Amino acid sequence: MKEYLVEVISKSLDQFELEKKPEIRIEEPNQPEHGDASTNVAMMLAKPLKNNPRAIAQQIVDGLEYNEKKISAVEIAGPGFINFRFAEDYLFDELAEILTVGSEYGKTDTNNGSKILVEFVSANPTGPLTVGHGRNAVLGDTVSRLLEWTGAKVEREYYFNDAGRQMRVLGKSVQARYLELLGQSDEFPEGGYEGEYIRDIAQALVDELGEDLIDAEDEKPFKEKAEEEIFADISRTLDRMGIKMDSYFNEHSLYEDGKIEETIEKLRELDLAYNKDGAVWFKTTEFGKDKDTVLVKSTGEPTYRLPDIAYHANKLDRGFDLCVDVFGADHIATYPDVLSGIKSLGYDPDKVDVVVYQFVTIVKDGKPFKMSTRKANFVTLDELMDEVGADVTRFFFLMRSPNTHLEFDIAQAKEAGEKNPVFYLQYAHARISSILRKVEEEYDFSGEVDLSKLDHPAEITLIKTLLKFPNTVANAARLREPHHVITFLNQLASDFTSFYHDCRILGEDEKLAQARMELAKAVAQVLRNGLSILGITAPEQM
RNA sequence: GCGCCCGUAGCUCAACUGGAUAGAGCAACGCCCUUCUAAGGCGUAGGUUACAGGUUCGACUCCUGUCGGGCGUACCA
Repeated sequence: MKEYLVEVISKSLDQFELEKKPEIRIEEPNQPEHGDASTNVAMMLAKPLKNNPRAIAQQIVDGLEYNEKKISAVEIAGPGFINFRFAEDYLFDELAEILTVGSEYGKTDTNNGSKILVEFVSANPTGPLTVGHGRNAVLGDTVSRLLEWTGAKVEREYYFNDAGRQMRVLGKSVQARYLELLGQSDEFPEGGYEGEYIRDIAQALVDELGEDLIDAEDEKPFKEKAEEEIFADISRTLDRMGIKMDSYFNEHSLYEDGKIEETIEKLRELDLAYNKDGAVWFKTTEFGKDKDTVLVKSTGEPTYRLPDIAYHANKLDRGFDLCVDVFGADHIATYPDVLSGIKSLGYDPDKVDVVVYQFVTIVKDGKPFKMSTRKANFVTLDELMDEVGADVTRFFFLMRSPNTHLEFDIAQAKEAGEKNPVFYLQYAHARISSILRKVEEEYDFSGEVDLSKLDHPAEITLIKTLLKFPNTVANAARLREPHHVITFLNQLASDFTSFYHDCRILGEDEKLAQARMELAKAVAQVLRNGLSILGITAPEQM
């Protein structure tokens, strides 16, 4: 409909001699009195045409040629808005379309055929995923789903590094617990990982290998076991949340295939990297920073920026049209350097898109608390899901805009249980399912559906809301903000409930019942589609 | 000090990126279950959108400044 309106208005604008046509934007007014769609072009033209907006609006309206099966009325209002009202025939046609298209309804083709890599979670395997990782995981997965709904082929990737200092500390921690279990030693490394899961991993080693590792030279076998166990644990947790990674990318491979060296050599050739104080520096001052940045420490070990640049080059080499990175506000400072880096190397920085989300403040026992994996001071995602389930967990992370701070009150999430807003959506779906079951028993419909039987205000409102779904999804995908889908679904569920109270199906005459049943089916379908984008189940019964 | 994000109802947050009368959910109060699921509905109350200026037909949204919070600003990731 939007495209249609733009086309019609654009034609009418031909009557003016414009150097440049303004962008025609179609909006959905807040007030129903203002119609179903609205444009402000007349006001935009006031200045260039040196005329008052209402007069221009009148000229535009006079020049409009539109299909009355689609538009029933055009009005000029306020300072110069042009408001359109949709014809009922159009609404019914679109409603029928929802039922025809079914689970595909809401898909668009704005990213059709493009290959997109979404990198998220990317936590190093030092411990179980915590509630702190939850926002990243759920946001990344849902943005992936949204992109898929716009026609993209999405690959989900987990980037990690098992070669760093923290991983060695992890190995040593397991080693210490192992020796402790065998009564060999009760020393524990300073700054080691104190979590109970370390002991579990050590116990597994004892069960498998007995005392074979008592004389191990270093922490390597312990580190390897820990990595294996922890990754298995992480992927179980992700799986529980409905997240399936397509690939795991080990930072270490960038060293093995020489990409790190290659990157730094290229930057040197470009005169963007130089040696100083035993370290290798990246001339970030060339890109407007007030300081240069270290790429390789004087110890010979690269900082994370260098592999990050090499990694992004690698992604683009793999032929992705777009790489989306999901990370928390603490990484905000690094990505300009990465963009500068890949740009210098000849890649298009517009192909890298960063989704930054603000931190989750965990509130426990009424006050905020800081989590530390090392000190085993955390709430895991598994514990949270044990308490409230995967649906509520996903919903909690998605209901807010990514760039607002999210307060996650553990107690509230647990207590929320049945009162949680996610249940409102699921309940609406379950209720429709129940009604449909009853309708099937009571009626034996024959003949064609006559949707024009739907003329109650609650029915019309409901249809109009349904029709906003595709645009909502496209918008959410473009902005990488899943919460728009939730806002929409709340509206839909609310409009359905109004319909449910005002318009019965059972007991009405056959034609009306049939039409209403179709409407209810369409609502259930769109609820399912929306919930599936969010990765939340749509139960038939509750 | 500098950079990024944020400040909206008592609380947690929306507001289609500049549109018309700023909306939901909790919490509070008052009603509504012999009728398709009351995990629901209807109603009341709650706001100078942190503050002060500016831009324009029009500002929660953009600009400047102030105040407050978060995160960066490392040869940590």
